[in-house]
Amino acid sequence: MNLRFTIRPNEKLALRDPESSELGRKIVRQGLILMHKIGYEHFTFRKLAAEIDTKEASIYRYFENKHRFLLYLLTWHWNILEYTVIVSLRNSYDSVEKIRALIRIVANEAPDLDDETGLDRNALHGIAMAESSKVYLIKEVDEVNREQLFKPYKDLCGRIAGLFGEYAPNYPYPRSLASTVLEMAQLQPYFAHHLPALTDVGKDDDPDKLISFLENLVFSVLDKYAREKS
Amino acid sequence: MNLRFTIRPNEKLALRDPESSELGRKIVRQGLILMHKIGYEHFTFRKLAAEIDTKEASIYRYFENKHRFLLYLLTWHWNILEYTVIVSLRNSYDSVEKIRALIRIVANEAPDLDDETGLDRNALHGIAMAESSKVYLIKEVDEVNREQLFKPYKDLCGRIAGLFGEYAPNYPYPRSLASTVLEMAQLQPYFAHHLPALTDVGKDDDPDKLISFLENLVFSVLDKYAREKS
DNA sequence: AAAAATGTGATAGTTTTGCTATCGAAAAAA
DNA sequence: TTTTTTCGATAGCAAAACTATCACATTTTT
Repeated sequence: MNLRFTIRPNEKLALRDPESSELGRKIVRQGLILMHKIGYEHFTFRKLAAEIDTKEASIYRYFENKHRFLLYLLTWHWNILEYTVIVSLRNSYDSVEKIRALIRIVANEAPDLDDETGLDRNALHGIAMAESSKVYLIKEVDEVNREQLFKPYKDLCGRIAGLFGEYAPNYPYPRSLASTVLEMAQLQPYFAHHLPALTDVGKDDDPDKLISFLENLVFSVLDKYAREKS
Repeated sequence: MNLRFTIRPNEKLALRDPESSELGRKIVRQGLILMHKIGYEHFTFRKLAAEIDTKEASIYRYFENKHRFLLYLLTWHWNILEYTVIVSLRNSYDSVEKIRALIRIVANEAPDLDDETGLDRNALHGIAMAESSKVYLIKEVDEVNREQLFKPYKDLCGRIAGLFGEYAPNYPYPRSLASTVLEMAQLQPYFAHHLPALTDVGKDDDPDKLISFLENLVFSVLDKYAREKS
Protein backbone atom coordinates (compact mmCIF):
# COMPACT_ATOMS: atom_id res chain seq x y z
CA MET A 1 0.00 0.00 0.00
CA ASN A 2 1.27 3.42 -0.97
CA LEU A 3 1.59 6.05 1.75
CA ARG A 4 0.80 9.06 -0.40
CA PHE A 5 -2.30 7.45 -1.72
CA THR A 6 -3.43 6.33 1.70
CA ILE A 7 -3.23 9.68 3.40
CA ARG A 8 -4.46 11.92 0.61
CA PRO A 9 -7.34 14.15 1.76
CA ASN A 10 -10.87 13.97 0.42
CA GLU A 11 -11.19 15.59 -3.00
CA LYS A 12 -14.30 17.56 -2.03
CA LEU A 13 -12.21 19.45 0.50
CA ALA A 14 -10.37 21.44 -2.12
CA LEU A 15 -11.80 22.93 -5.29
CA ARG A 16 -8.68 21.78 -7.14
CA ASP A 17 -6.11 19.27 -5.96
CA PRO A 18 -3.35 21.43 -4.45
CA GLU A 19 -0.82 18.63 -4.94
CA SER A 20 -1.28 18.87 -8.70
CA SER A 21 0.49 22.19 -9.20
CA GLU A 22 3.47 24.11 -7.93
CA LEU A 23 1.24 26.92 -6.64
CA GLY A 24 -1.08 24.47 -4.91
CA ARG A 25 1.80 22.87 -3.05
CA LYS A 26 3.14 26.28 -2.03
CA ILE A 27 -0.29 27.27 -0.71
CA VAL A 28 -0.45 24.19 1.50
CA ARG A 29 3.17 24.17 2.73
CA GLN A 30 3.47 27.89 3.35
CA GLY A 31 -0.14 28.26 4.47
CA LEU A 32 0.45 25.65 7.14
CA ILE A 33 3.46 27.54 8.44
CA LEU A 34 1.72 30.93 8.30
CA MET A 35 -1.39 29.71 10.12
CA HIS A 36 0.76 28.15 12.81
CA LYS A 37 2.64 31.42 13.18
CA ILE A 38 -0.26 33.90 13.37
CA GLY A 39 -3.23 31.67 14.30
CA TYR A 40 -6.47 30.86 12.52
CA GLU A 41 -8.23 34.15 13.30
CA HIS A 42 -5.42 36.33 11.95
CA PHE A 43 -4.72 34.08 8.98
CA THR A 44 -6.11 35.41 5.68
CA PHE A 45 -5.67 34.33 2.09
CA ARG A 46 -4.43 37.85 1.32
CA LYS A 47 -1.54 37.53 3.77
CA LEU A 48 -0.69 34.08 2.46
CA ALA A 49 -0.83 35.35 -1.14
CA ALA A 50 1.60 38.13 -0.27
CA GLU A 51 4.02 35.63 1.29
CA ILE A 52 4.08 33.29 -1.67
CA ASP A 53 3.97 36.09 -4.23
CA THR A 54 0.60 35.38 -5.81
CA LYS A 55 -2.89 36.83 -5.55
CA GLU A 56 -5.73 36.16 -3.15
CA ALA A 57 -8.09 35.02 -5.91
CA SER A 58 -5.61 32.36 -7.02
CA ILE A 59 -5.84 30.76 -3.60
CA TYR A 60 -9.64 30.88 -3.77
CA ARG A 61 -9.35 28.64 -6.83
CA TYR A 62 -7.98 25.91 -4.59
CA PHE A 63 -9.95 26.46 -1.38
CA GLU A 64 -13.44 27.85 -0.89
CA ASN A 65 -12.46 29.62 2.31
CA LYS A 66 -10.03 29.44 5.19
CA HIS A 67 -12.24 27.08 7.14
CA ARG A 68 -11.95 24.49 4.37
CA PHE A 69 -8.23 25.13 4.26
CA LEU A 70 -7.94 24.41 7.99
CA LEU A 71 -10.01 21.28 7.53
CA TYR A 72 -7.70 20.23 4.69
CA LEU A 73 -4.66 20.60 6.95
CA LEU A 74 -6.32 18.74 9.83
CA THR A 75 -7.34 15.96 7.47
CA TRP A 76 -3.66 15.46 6.73
CA HIS A 77 -3.02 15.42 10.47
CA TRP A 78 -5.74 12.88 11.26
CA ASN A 79 -4.77 10.67 8.33
CA ILE A 80 -1.12 10.72 9.35
CA LEU A 81 -2.10 9.87 12.94
CA GLU A 82 -4.27 6.96 11.91
CA TYR A 83 -1.66 5.71 9.48
CA THR A 84 0.97 5.91 12.22
CA VAL A 85 -1.31 3.94 14.53
CA ILE A 86 -1.88 1.24 11.92
CA VAL A 87 1.81 0.88 11.09
CA SER A 88 3.03 1.04 14.68
CA LEU A 89 0.58 -1.51 16.08
CA ARG A 90 0.86 -3.89 13.13
CA ASN A 91 3.18 -6.31 14.89
CA SER A 92 1.73 -6.10 18.36
CA TYR A 93 -0.74 -8.66 19.64
CA ASP A 94 -0.97 -7.48 23.24
CA SER A 95 -3.90 -5.12 23.91
CA VAL A 96 -2.13 -3.32 26.74
CA GLU A 97 0.94 -2.72 24.61
CA LYS A 98 -1.21 -1.49 21.75
CA ILE A 99 -3.06 1.00 23.92
CA ARG A 100 0.16 2.26 25.46
CA ALA A 101 1.69 2.76 22.02
CA LEU A 102 -1.46 4.44 20.82
CA ILE A 103 -1.39 6.95 23.66
CA ARG A 104 2.20 7.86 22.87
CA ILE A 105 1.20 8.49 19.27
CA VAL A 106 -1.80 10.73 19.97
CA ALA A 107 0.29 12.57 22.57
CA ASN A 108 2.81 13.29 19.81
CA GLU A 109 5.55 11.42 21.65
CA ALA A 110 6.08 8.78 18.98
CA PRO A 111 8.73 9.32 16.28
CA ASP A 112 7.31 10.53 12.97
CA LEU A 113 7.14 7.95 10.26
CA ASP A 114 8.95 8.80 7.08
CA ASP A 115 6.68 10.49 4.63
CA GLU A 116 7.03 12.38 1.39
CA THR A 117 4.43 14.99 2.20
CA GLY A 118 6.96 17.75 2.83
CA LEU A 119 4.66 19.20 5.48
CA ASP A 120 6.07 20.93 8.55
CA ARG A 121 5.08 18.36 11.16
CA ASN A 122 5.71 20.69 14.07
CA ALA A 123 3.39 23.32 12.61
CA LEU A 124 0.81 20.66 11.88
CA HIS A 125 0.87 19.52 15.49
CA GLY A 126 0.62 23.10 16.72
CA ILE A 127 -2.42 23.71 14.56
CA ALA A 128 -4.04 20.46 15.68
CA MET A 129 -3.55 21.59 19.28
CA ALA A 130 -4.80 25.16 19.00
CA GLU A 131 -7.23 25.16 16.09
CA SER A 132 -8.75 21.73 15.63
CA SER A 133 -11.96 22.29 17.56
CA LYS A 134 -12.71 25.30 15.35
CA VAL A 135 -13.50 23.03 12.43
CA TYR A 136 -16.49 21.42 14.13
CA LEU A 137 -17.64 24.07 16.62
CA ILE A 138 -19.51 25.98 13.94
CA LYS A 139 -23.14 26.43 12.98
CA GLU A 140 -22.49 24.68 9.64
CA VAL A 141 -21.27 21.49 11.36
CA ASP A 142 -24.13 19.34 10.05
CA GLU A 143 -23.65 20.39 6.42
CA VAL A 144 -19.92 19.79 6.58
CA ASN A 145 -20.54 16.45 8.23
CA ARG A 146 -23.00 15.49 5.48
CA GLU A 147 -20.16 15.97 3.00
CA GLN A 148 -18.24 13.28 4.95
CA LEU A 149 -15.47 15.74 5.71
CA PHE A 150 -15.09 14.62 9.34
CA LYS A 151 -14.68 11.00 8.30
CA PRO A 152 -10.91 10.92 8.99
CA TYR A 153 -11.45 12.12 12.55
CA LYS A 154 -14.30 9.69 13.09
CA ASP A 155 -12.24 6.84 11.64
CA LEU A 156 -9.37 7.63 13.96
CA CYS A 157 -11.73 7.83 16.91
CA GLY A 158 -13.41 4.59 15.85
CA ARG A 159 -10.09 2.81 15.57
CA ILE A 160 -9.09 3.89 19.07
CA ALA A 161 -12.50 2.88 20.40
CA GLY A 162 -11.94 -0.50 18.71
CA LEU A 163 -8.70 -0.99 20.60
CA PHE A 164 -10.46 -0.14 23.85
CA GLY A 165 -13.21 -2.62 22.98
CA GLU A 166 -10.63 -5.30 22.30
CA TYR A 167 -9.17 -4.85 25.76
CA ALA A 168 -12.45 -4.34 27.63
CA PRO A 169 -15.37 -5.60 25.53
CA ASN A 170 -18.04 -4.64 28.03
CA TYR A 171 -17.00 -1.08 28.67
CA PRO A 172 -20.05 0.92 27.57
CA TYR A 173 -18.35 4.15 26.44
CA PRO A 174 -15.41 3.29 24.17
CA ARG A 175 -16.11 6.08 21.67
CA SER A 176 -16.57 8.74 24.33
CA LEU A 177 -13.34 7.62 25.95
CA ALA A 178 -11.57 7.71 22.59
CA SER A 179 -12.73 11.24 21.81
CA THR A 180 -11.84 12.28 25.37
CA VAL A 181 -8.30 10.96 24.94
CA LEU A 182 -7.92 12.60 21.52
CA GLU A 183 -9.20 15.96 22.73
CA MET A 184 -7.21 15.93 25.95
CA ALA A 185 -4.02 14.92 24.19
CA GLN A 186 -4.32 18.28 22.43
CA LEU A 187 -5.81 20.40 25.19
CA GLN A 188 -3.76 19.44 28.24
CA PRO A 189 -0.41 20.52 26.68
CA TYR A 190 -2.09 23.74 25.51
CA PHE A 191 -3.26 24.39 29.08
CA ALA A 192 0.18 23.50 30.41
CA HIS A 193 1.68 26.15 28.20
CA HIS A 194 -0.89 28.92 28.57
CA LEU A 195 -3.24 28.22 31.51
CA PRO A 196 -1.27 26.00 33.87
CA ALA A 197 -3.88 26.31 36.62
CA LEU A 198 -6.11 24.04 34.55
CA THR A 199 -3.73 21.09 34.44
CA ASP A 200 -1.12 19.06 36.25
CA VAL A 201 0.82 18.00 33.20
CA GLY A 202 3.97 20.10 33.36
CA LYS A 203 5.27 22.42 30.73
CA ASP A 204 7.62 21.12 28.06
CA ASP A 205 10.07 19.99 30.75
CA ASP A 206 8.24 16.75 31.44
CA PRO A 207 6.37 15.47 28.39
CA ASP A 208 5.80 12.13 30.08
CA LYS A 209 3.26 13.58 32.49
CA LEU A 210 0.70 13.81 29.70
CA ILE A 211 1.32 10.16 28.84
CA SER A 212 1.02 9.17 32.49
CA PHE A 213 -2.21 11.09 32.93
CA LEU A 214 -3.77 9.54 29.83
CA GLU A 215 -2.55 6.01 30.56
CA ASN A 216 -3.80 6.22 34.10
CA LEU A 217 -7.13 7.55 32.88
CA VAL A 218 -7.65 4.93 30.20
CA PHE A 219 -6.54 1.90 32.19
CA SER A 220 -8.36 2.97 35.33
CA VAL A 221 -11.55 3.09 33.35
CA LEU A 222 -10.99 -0.03 31.26
CA ASP A 223 -9.42 -2.36 33.82
CA LYS A 224 -12.73 -2.89 35.58
CA TYR A 225 -14.09 -4.32 32.36
CA ALA A 226 -10.90 -5.96 31.07
CA ARG A 227 -11.04 -9.41 29.52
CA GLU A 228 -8.41 -10.59 32.01
CA LYS A 229 -7.03 -8.56 34.85
CA SER A 230 -3.40 -7.55 34.58
CA MET B 1 -24.25 36.84 50.83
CA ASN B 2 -25.94 38.46 47.85
CA LEU B 3 -26.23 36.45 44.66
CA ARG B 4 -26.03 39.36 42.27
CA PHE B 5 -22.91 40.64 43.94
CA THR B 6 -21.30 37.24 44.06
CA ILE B 7 -21.65 36.36 40.44
CA ARG B 8 -20.99 39.72 38.87
CA PRO B 9 -18.30 39.54 36.17
CA ASN B 10 -14.94 41.24 36.36
CA GLU B 11 -15.14 44.97 35.67
CA LYS B 12 -12.24 44.94 33.23
CA LEU B 13 -14.27 42.70 30.93
CA ALA B 14 -16.61 45.48 29.88
CA LEU B 15 -15.72 49.09 29.16
CA ARG B 16 -18.87 50.16 31.01
CA ASP B 17 -20.97 48.06 33.36
CA PRO B 18 -23.79 46.79 31.15
CA GLU B 19 -26.01 46.23 34.19
CA SER B 20 -25.99 49.96 34.89
CA SER B 21 -28.21 50.99 31.98
CA GLU B 22 -31.24 49.84 30.06
CA LEU B 23 -29.25 49.59 26.83
CA GLY B 24 -26.46 47.67 28.54
CA ARG B 25 -28.91 45.09 29.86
CA LYS B 26 -30.53 44.78 26.44
CA ILE B 27 -27.13 44.23 24.83
CA VAL B 28 -26.37 41.37 27.20
CA ARG B 29 -29.82 39.71 27.23
CA GLN B 30 -30.47 40.00 23.50
CA GLY B 31 -26.83 39.47 22.54
CA LEU B 32 -26.84 36.19 24.43
CA ILE B 33 -29.90 35.03 22.52
CA LEU B 34 -28.59 36.22 19.14
CA MET B 35 -25.21 34.57 19.58
CA HIS B 36 -26.87 31.34 20.57
CA LYS B 37 -29.06 31.55 17.50
CA ILE B 38 -26.49 32.35 14.80
CA GLY B 39 -23.20 31.28 16.43
CA TYR B 40 -20.09 33.22 17.39
CA GLU B 41 -18.66 33.51 13.86
CA HIS B 42 -21.82 34.99 12.37
CA PHE B 43 -22.55 37.18 15.36
CA THR B 44 -21.66 40.85 14.84
CA PHE B 45 -22.34 43.97 16.86
CA ARG B 46 -24.02 45.40 13.77
CA LYS B 47 -26.59 42.61 13.69
CA LEU B 48 -27.19 42.90 17.42
CA ALA B 49 -27.60 46.67 17.12
CA ALA B 50 -30.23 46.17 14.42
CA GLU B 51 -32.16 43.75 16.64
CA ILE B 52 -32.27 46.01 19.66
CA ASP B 53 -32.77 49.16 17.61
CA THR B 54 -29.56 50.96 18.40
CA LYS B 55 -26.24 51.52 16.64
CA GLU B 56 -23.08 49.46 16.47
CA ALA B 57 -20.94 52.16 18.04
CA SER B 58 -23.18 52.23 21.10
CA ILE B 59 -22.38 48.59 21.74
CA TYR B 60 -18.67 49.30 21.34
CA ARG B 61 -19.02 51.65 24.29
CA TYR B 62 -19.78 48.65 26.47
CA PHE B 63 -17.56 45.97 24.95
CA GLU B 64 -14.22 46.28 23.16
CA ASN B 65 -15.09 43.53 20.70
CA LYS B 66 -17.16 40.39 20.35
CA HIS B 67 -14.48 38.22 21.90
CA ARG B 68 -14.73 40.21 25.13
CA PHE B 69 -18.50 39.97 24.90
CA LEU B 70 -18.32 36.18 24.64
CA LEU B 71 -15.93 36.13 27.58
CA TYR B 72 -18.39 38.28 29.53
CA LEU B 73 -21.20 35.80 28.87
CA LEU B 74 -19.03 32.81 29.76
CA THR B 75 -17.94 34.53 32.94
CA TRP B 76 -21.60 34.63 33.96
CA HIS B 77 -21.85 30.95 33.09
CA TRP B 78 -18.77 29.94 35.08
CA ASN B 79 -19.75 32.09 38.05
CA ILE B 80 -23.26 30.65 38.07
CA LEU B 81 -21.84 27.13 37.88
CA GLU B 82 -19.43 27.69 40.74
CA TYR B 83 -22.10 29.38 42.81
CA THR B 84 -24.45 26.47 42.17
CA VAL B 85 -21.73 24.07 43.25
CA ILE B 86 -21.10 25.99 46.46
CA VAL B 87 -24.76 26.21 47.36
CA SER B 88 -25.63 22.65 46.39
CA LEU B 89 -22.76 21.00 48.25
CA ARG B 90 -23.06 23.21 51.33
CA ASN B 91 -24.88 20.63 53.41
CA SER B 92 -23.10 17.54 52.16
CA TYR B 93 -20.26 15.98 54.07
CA ASP B 94 -19.78 12.85 52.01
CA SER B 95 -17.11 13.16 49.30
CA VAL B 96 -18.81 10.65 47.02
CA GLU B 97 -22.11 12.46 47.26
CA LYS B 98 -20.43 15.79 46.62
CA ILE B 99 -18.69 14.55 43.49
CA ARG B 100 -21.87 12.97 42.19
CA ALA B 101 -23.80 16.19 42.73
CA LEU B 102 -21.00 18.17 41.13
CA ILE B 103 -21.10 16.05 38.00
CA ARG B 104 -24.84 16.57 37.67
CA ILE B 105 -24.28 20.31 37.89
CA VAL B 106 -21.53 20.55 35.27
CA ALA B 107 -23.57 18.24 33.04
CA ASN B 108 -26.42 20.75 33.28
CA GLU B 109 -28.70 18.18 34.88
CA ALA B 110 -29.17 20.02 38.15
CA PRO B 111 -32.11 22.40 38.56
CA ASP B 112 -31.19 26.05 38.11
CA LEU B 113 -31.00 28.04 41.27
CA ASP B 114 -33.22 31.07 41.41
CA ASP B 115 -31.43 34.11 40.22
CA GLU B 116 -32.33 37.64 39.27
CA THR B 117 -30.00 37.82 36.32
CA GLY B 118 -32.76 37.55 33.73
CA LEU B 119 -30.39 35.66 31.44
CA ASP B 120 -31.68 32.97 29.10
CA ARG B 121 -30.13 29.94 30.81
CA ASN B 122 -30.74 27.65 27.89
CA ALA B 123 -28.93 30.01 25.51
CA LEU B 124 -26.13 30.39 28.02
CA HIS B 125 -25.68 26.65 28.20
CA GLY B 126 -25.74 26.37 24.41
CA ILE B 127 -23.03 29.00 24.12
CA ALA B 128 -20.92 27.32 26.80
CA MET B 129 -21.19 24.08 24.82
CA ALA B 130 -20.41 25.39 21.34
CA GLU B 131 -18.31 28.49 21.87
CA SER B 132 -16.43 28.29 25.15
CA SER B 133 -13.16 26.98 23.80
CA LYS B 134 -12.99 29.93 21.40
CA VAL B 135 -12.20 32.27 24.28
CA TYR B 136 -8.89 30.64 25.08
CA LEU B 137 -7.84 29.04 21.77
CA ILE B 138 -6.48 32.33 20.44
CA LYS B 139 -3.04 33.80 19.91
CA GLU B 140 -3.77 36.50 22.51
CA VAL B 141 -4.46 33.92 25.26
CA ASP B 142 -1.48 35.00 27.41
CA GLU B 143 -2.44 38.70 27.37
CA VAL B 144 -6.05 37.91 28.27
CA ASN B 145 -4.86 35.60 31.00
CA ARG B 146 -2.59 38.31 32.39
CA GLU B 147 -5.69 40.45 32.84
CA GLN B 148 -7.09 37.69 35.10
CA LEU B 149 -10.05 37.20 32.82
CA PHE B 150 -9.93 33.41 32.99
CA LYS B 151 -10.00 33.46 36.77
CA PRO B 152 -13.64 32.30 37.05
CA TYR B 153 -12.90 29.24 34.93
CA LYS B 154 -9.73 28.50 36.85
CA ASP B 155 -11.55 28.92 40.15
CA LEU B 156 -14.27 26.52 39.08
CA CYS B 157 -11.67 24.04 37.90
CA GLY B 158 -9.72 24.48 41.11
CA ARG B 159 -12.81 23.89 43.23
CA ILE B 160 -13.58 20.67 41.38
CA ALA B 161 -9.96 19.57 41.68
CA GLY B 162 -10.25 20.29 45.40
CA LEU B 163 -13.22 17.94 45.72
CA PHE B 164 -11.27 15.27 43.90
CA GLY B 165 -8.34 15.84 46.22
CA GLU B 166 -10.62 15.52 49.25
CA TYR B 167 -11.78 12.11 48.05
CA ALA B 168 -8.41 10.86 46.78
CA PRO B 169 -5.60 12.93 48.26
CA ASN B 170 -2.81 11.11 46.46
CA TYR B 171 -4.22 11.22 42.94
CA PRO B 172 -1.56 13.14 41.00
CA TYR B 173 -3.74 14.82 38.35
CA PRO B 174 -6.77 16.42 40.04
CA ARG B 175 -6.65 19.59 37.94
CA SER B 176 -6.27 17.74 34.66
CA LEU B 177 -9.18 15.50 35.62
CA ALA B 178 -11.25 18.53 36.57
CA SER B 179 -10.62 20.29 33.25
CA THR B 180 -11.29 17.01 31.44
CA VAL B 181 -14.67 16.66 33.16
CA LEU B 182 -15.56 20.30 32.50
CA GLU B 183 -14.61 20.11 28.83
CA MET B 184 -16.25 16.77 28.21
CA ALA B 185 -19.45 17.80 29.94
CA GLN B 186 -19.74 20.36 27.13
CA LEU B 187 -18.26 18.41 24.24
CA GLN B 188 -19.89 14.99 24.58
CA PRO B 189 -23.46 16.35 24.26
CA TYR B 190 -22.33 18.45 21.31
CA PHE B 191 -20.91 15.33 19.66
CA ALA B 192 -24.07 13.41 20.50
CA HIS B 193 -26.09 16.01 18.67
CA HIS B 194 -23.87 16.65 15.66
CA LEU B 195 -21.19 13.96 15.35
CA PRO B 196 -22.62 10.89 17.08
CA ALA B 197 -19.82 8.64 15.82
CA LEU B 198 -17.53 10.36 18.33
CA THR B 199 -19.51 9.45 21.41
CA ASP B 200 -21.67 6.88 23.15
CA VAL B 201 -23.76 9.32 25.13
CA GLY B 202 -27.09 9.30 23.35
CA LYS B 203 -28.97 12.21 21.93
CA ASP B 204 -31.38 14.15 24.11
CA ASP B 205 -33.40 10.98 24.74
CA ASP B 206 -31.10 9.76 27.51
CA PRO B 207 -29.39 12.60 29.32
CA ASP B 208 -28.23 10.26 32.05
CA LYS B 209 -25.67 8.62 29.81
CA LEU B 210 -23.45 11.66 30.04
CA ILE B 211 -23.70 11.53 33.83
CA SER B 212 -22.91 7.80 33.82
CA PHE B 213 -19.92 8.26 31.55
CA LEU B 214 -18.49 11.05 33.68
CA GLU B 215 -19.18 9.34 37.01
CA ASN B 216 -17.63 6.12 35.77
CA LEU B 217 -14.62 8.06 34.50
CA VAL B 218 -14.05 10.06 37.64
CA PHE B 219 -14.58 7.27 40.16
CA SER B 220 -12.61 4.72 38.14
CA VAL B 221 -9.66 7.06 38.24
CA LEU B 222 -10.03 8.24 41.83
CA ASP B 223 -11.05 5.00 43.56
CA LYS B 224 -7.55 3.59 43.29
CA TYR B 225 -6.34 6.53 45.37
CA ALA B 226 -9.40 6.94 47.58
CA ARG B 227 -9.00 7.57 51.29
CA GLU B 228 -11.19 4.56 52.01
CA LYS B 229 -12.43 2.09 49.42
CA SER B 230 -16.14 2.03 48.83
C1' DA C 1 -3.10 22.67 -38.97
C1' DA C 2 -7.00 25.39 -37.48
C1' DA C 3 -10.57 25.90 -34.26
C1' DA C 4 -12.68 25.04 -29.97
C1' DA C 5 -12.55 23.98 -25.28
C1' DT C 6 -10.30 24.08 -20.97
C1' DG C 7 -7.17 25.42 -17.24
C1' DT C 8 -4.64 28.98 -14.73
C1' DG C 9 -3.13 33.15 -12.75
C1' DA C 10 -3.90 38.20 -12.57
C1' DT C 11 -6.93 42.46 -12.26
C1' DA C 12 -10.30 44.82 -10.30
C1' DG C 13 -14.04 45.02 -8.25
C1' DT C 14 -18.28 44.36 -4.13
C1' DT C 15 -20.00 43.40 0.34
C1' DT C 16 -19.38 42.60 5.09
C1' DT C 17 -16.94 43.09 9.28
C1' DG C 18 -14.44 45.48 12.76
C1' DC C 19 -13.51 49.60 14.62
C1' DT C 20 -13.09 54.97 15.41
C1' DA C 21 -13.80 60.07 15.37
C1' DT C 22 -17.02 63.22 16.32
C1' DC C 23 -21.52 65.47 17.23
C1' DG C 24 -25.45 67.03 19.82
C1' DA C 25 -28.82 66.23 23.44
C1' DA C 26 -29.64 65.18 28.06
C1' DA C 27 -28.33 64.40 32.71
C1' DA C 28 -25.42 65.49 36.62
C1' DA C 29 -22.34 68.46 39.07
C1' DA C 30 -20.74 72.93 40.35
C1' DT D 1 -27.61 78.72 36.07
C1' DT D 2 -23.54 77.47 34.02
C1' DT D 3 -20.40 73.86 33.23
C1' DT D 4 -19.05 69.38 32.79
C1' DT D 5 -19.81 64.72 31.88
C1' DT D 6 -22.32 60.99 29.93
C1' DC D 7 -24.58 58.67 26.27
C1' DG D 8 -26.61 57.32 22.08
C1' DA D 9 -26.44 58.47 17.10
C1' DT D 10 -24.13 59.63 12.61
C1' DA D 11 -20.79 58.87 9.43
C1' DG D 12 -16.94 56.89 7.63
C1' DC D 13 -12.49 54.14 7.12
C1' DA D 14 -9.57 50.01 6.64
C1' DA D 15 -9.25 45.26 6.43
C1' DA D 16 -11.30 40.83 5.39
C1' DA D 17 -14.03 37.78 2.65
C1' DC D 18 -15.44 36.71 -1.59
C1' DT D 19 -16.60 37.17 -6.90
C1' DA D 20 -16.75 38.40 -11.90
C1' DT D 21 -14.09 38.70 -15.61
C1' DC D 22 -10.00 38.87 -18.51
C1' DA D 23 -5.87 37.31 -20.96
C1' DC D 24 -3.15 33.89 -22.17
C1' DA D 25 -1.47 29.32 -22.56
C1' DT D 26 -2.23 24.50 -23.16
C1' DT D 27 -4.81 20.75 -24.59
C1' DT D 28 -8.23 18.61 -27.30
C1' DT D 29 -11.06 18.10 -31.22
C1' DT D 30 -11.98 18.11 -35.97
